[in-house]
Amino acid sequence: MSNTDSDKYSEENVQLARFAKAMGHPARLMILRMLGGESCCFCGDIVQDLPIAQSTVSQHLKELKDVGLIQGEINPPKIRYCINKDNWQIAKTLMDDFFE
Amino acid sequence: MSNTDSDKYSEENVQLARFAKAMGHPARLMILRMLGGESCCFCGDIVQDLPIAQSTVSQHLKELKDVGLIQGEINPPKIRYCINKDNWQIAKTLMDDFFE
DNA sequence: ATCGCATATCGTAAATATACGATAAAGAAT
DNA sequence: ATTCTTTATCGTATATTTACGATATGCGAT
Repeated sequence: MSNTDSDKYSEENVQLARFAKAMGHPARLMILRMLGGESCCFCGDIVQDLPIAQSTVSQHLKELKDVGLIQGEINPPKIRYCINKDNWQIAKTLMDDFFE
Repeated sequence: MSNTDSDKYSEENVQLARFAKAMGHPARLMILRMLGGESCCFCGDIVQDLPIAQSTVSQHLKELKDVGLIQGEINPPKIRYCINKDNWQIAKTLMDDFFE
């Protein structure tokens, strides 16, 4: 997936593909489920729950943040991650429409 | 995503991640949309609609077939691709549950 | 000023994904 | 038997992903 996808594909497909791709790894799904609903989590809690190294978790968090599905608020010395509800809703709607 | 994911992650997350990953490219979303509803398509129709080479389309079709979202029936000399409704329903349900 | 904690980033290795052109394969039609 | 059409597969190049350990950063506490 290159950065010229928007030349070739509709904005809707590019956007949905970005969300789907972000969901395309079990670790990231686990993170998203942990943050689902109202609950936010500290990064450390997530690291504890996932069977991978801290640096790898941080990478996954960054990907989810880049695609807009989560956001982190600093709460020194911890960082609290939450779902980004606006984008979550956009992703949900795109998915719902996709599956009819 | 390795083949030992099921050691580390729940079956549900592994399965949903596989579907999401398959949806994680605009070309594959286009294909799935073309096949949506009742309509099946010949491979050639898909190749014509996508802005990529025939061999690349064939690769994408294979990925979608491998993950179970589509199936192809031979109709010489063409091949007619359709949504695999059972797995489509499974994917839809997993997605719906995921997004609450 | 230094230490400790929580998290991000760097460097890197290995695996996977994306794309293409060329070629193979299967079967219908001549 | 040869040719044509359609699709899959091969070979290959490049880019991206995933993972880890090591190191850096930010900041509160000592």
